[in-house]
Amino acid sequence: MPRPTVSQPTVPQPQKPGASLPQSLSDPLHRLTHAYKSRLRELIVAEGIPLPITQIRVLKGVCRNPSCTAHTIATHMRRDKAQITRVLNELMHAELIIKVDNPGDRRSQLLQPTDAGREIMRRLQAVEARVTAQMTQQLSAEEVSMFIQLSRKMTDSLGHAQPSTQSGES
Amino acid sequence: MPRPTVSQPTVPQPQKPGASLPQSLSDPLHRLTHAYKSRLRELIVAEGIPLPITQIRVLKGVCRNPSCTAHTIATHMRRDKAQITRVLNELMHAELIIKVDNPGDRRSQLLQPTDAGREIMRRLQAVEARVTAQMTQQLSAEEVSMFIQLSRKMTDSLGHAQPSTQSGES
DNA sequence: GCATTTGGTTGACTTGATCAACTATATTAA
DNA sequence: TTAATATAGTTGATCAAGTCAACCAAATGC
Repeated sequence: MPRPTVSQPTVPQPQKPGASLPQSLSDPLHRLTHAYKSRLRELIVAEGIPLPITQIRVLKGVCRNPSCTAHTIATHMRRDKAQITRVLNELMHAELIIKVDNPGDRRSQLLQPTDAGREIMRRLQAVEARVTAQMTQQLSAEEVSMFIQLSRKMTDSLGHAQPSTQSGES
Repeated sequence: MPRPTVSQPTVPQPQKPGASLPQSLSDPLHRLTHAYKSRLRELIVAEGIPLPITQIRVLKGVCRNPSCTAHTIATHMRRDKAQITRVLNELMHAELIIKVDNPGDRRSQLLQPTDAGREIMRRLQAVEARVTAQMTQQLSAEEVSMFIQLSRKMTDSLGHAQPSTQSGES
C-alpha cells in the first residue's frame, strides 16, 4: 500500500480563477443557484411552512392554474403520474387543494387550491421575494435587467425553456 | 360539489412578465439552471458515464484534492458521513478511487482517484465545457464577464458561498 | 491517566420516486 | 354502431438516496 507524502488533509481547492472561459461560468452559476436555494429553504423552514419541496411545486402548479388536472401537472413537471397522484392526495389531506369533477372528461378532476392553500402560496411568494431582494441588494436596476437578459439568452441557447417552478429543485 | 365553468384544462400559465422586479429575477434564474442541468445530464448520459449525481460529486471532490478524507468530503458537501462512506465504497468498488492510509490520523484514509477515475473526470469536464459553450454562444466575452460578476455579487449578498461542485444538484 | 471528542462503519429506517398492473373513460378504427 | 385501442388516475411493489442512532478505535483535552 503506497504511502503518499502528504502533510495534512486540506479542504478541496476551488477552481483556479485562470480557468478557460467556458469553464469559469458554470462555477459562479452553480454557486449562485446553491446559495439561492439554500437561503430559500432556510426561510421556508423559518416561516414554519411544513411542506416538502415536491408538494410545494405541485401546489404552485395548482394555484397557477386552478383548472389543471393531475395529468397536466405530471406532464409539466415531467414526473410519474403515480407520484403526482400521491402528492395530490397529501395536499388534499392537508386541505390545501380540492378536486372538482372535470365536465370535459370524466376520467379526470380539476384541481383547485383551498383558501389555506392560497395562503401558503402567499407566504411562499413573500419568502421568495425576500430572498430575491436580498440577492439583488448590491445590484442596480440596470444590472438586474442585464442579468435577466443574459439569462434568457443562455436559456434560449440551451433550448430547454421551461415554465416556471420557482421553488427550484434540490 | 361545485362545478366550475371551465372550458378546457390548460397548461399552467407562466408568470406574468409584468411581475414586480424582485419576482422577475428568480424565474429566469430558475429556467437557466433547469436548462443547464437538463442539458448536462443529457450529455452525461449520451457520453455513457454510468454514475449517479452524488457519485459524480464525490469523485469530483476526490479528484480536486487527492489528499482529502471522507470527513472533508462530507463536511464540504454537507452530507451525512454515513452516506459518504457508502458512496466512497461504491466508487472504490467501481475502481474509480482508492483509499490510502493517512499518516497524520490513523482513524482516516486519504482518498485518491485512480487513472479510470481521472479519465471519467476528464470526460465530465469535457461535457461541461460543451454545455457551457453552447449556453454562451450568443454572448460576447464582455457579457459573459458581466454575468459572472453579477452572479458573484448576488452570491455574496446571500452569504452562502460554496466551493464548486460543478455538476449541480437535481 | 482518564474523560471526552472525533472519524468512519453499519444497521435500521424514512422519503421520494419508478414500474407495472389495473379500472373506467375517451378516442379511433372497422 | 361496435370493437379495438388509447388514456387518466389509482394502487401495489420495489428501489435509490438519504438520515438517525449506535458503535468502535483513535485522537484530543484536562
